[in-house]
Amino acid sequence: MDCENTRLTQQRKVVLEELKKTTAHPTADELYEVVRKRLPNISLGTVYRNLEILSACGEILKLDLGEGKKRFDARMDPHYHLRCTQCGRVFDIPYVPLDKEIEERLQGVNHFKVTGIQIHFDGICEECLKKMN
Amino acid sequence: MDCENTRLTQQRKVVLEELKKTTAHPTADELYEVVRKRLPNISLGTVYRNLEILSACGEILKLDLGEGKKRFDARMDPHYHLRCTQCGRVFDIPYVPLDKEIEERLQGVNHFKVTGIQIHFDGICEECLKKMN
DNA sequence: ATCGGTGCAAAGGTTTTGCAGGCGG
DNA sequence: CCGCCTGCAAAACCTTTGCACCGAT
Repeated sequence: MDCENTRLTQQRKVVLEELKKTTAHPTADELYEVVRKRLPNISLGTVYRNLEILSACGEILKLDLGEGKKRFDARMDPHYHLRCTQCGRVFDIPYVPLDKEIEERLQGVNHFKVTGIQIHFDGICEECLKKMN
Repeated sequence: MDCENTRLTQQRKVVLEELKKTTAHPTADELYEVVRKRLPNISLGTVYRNLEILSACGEILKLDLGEGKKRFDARMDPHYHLRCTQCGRVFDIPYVPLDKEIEERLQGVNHFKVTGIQIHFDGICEECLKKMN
């Protein structure tokens, strides 16, 4: 997509700002509720369109953790995600260079050109672990 | 879920049989079209219900490769999946024991109890590579 | 005979899109 | 001003579900 001819509208600005403020990995709808406090007339469609453009242009991450809905993340340094199977929240996991290792292991595997590796984790967060005692 | 009290209906039998015949990792709808040739009156809802039960009971795999729809796989030995970003088809990748390695690397990472690791690959299949020359 | 399963159709949840008007560069 | 962007609402998609009947055990 053409990322040069994009305009910095108020809506896009606020969507990006609010996403940068949180580490909760919100869905489009969750972010919409937050953005609406600053821009009461913004529409959900506009939030979707901006999130699509921002992720296509490499300014944010679009996450699919198999929940049937996408999440978004403005943190762009390498890291993984863990989804707590108890409370459903998504947490950041420090990066360990698994990708290089995996690529090495996959060298010469069949006739595919591997261009991307998707990894995420399921688990139980600290808070939920405590509640289970 | 209760996997003891399940009945082997014609519908469930044919859904499982047809899934076992293919390596195409069909979606529910794609499998519905195939099954319909043998059971013309089966409904899409029944296909969904049976795929859900079969995967919950560990007889098949439910795959989410971030396409906005689920795929299903009757192959139950350890292996990975690669989705061709050109043609959209999903291929099997031979298993290399990445999981153990990853678990080791994640030992003591924070305060999470990691219970599952989801990995899949994006890439370009042999056929599409040829077409690109 | 029981009770899990089925077909049908409607509804649910997420995301996309057509359109006319609005505003950023 | 040009043309990207917006709000609104409808529609597109995938999946689930309520209901009355059916059929596997």
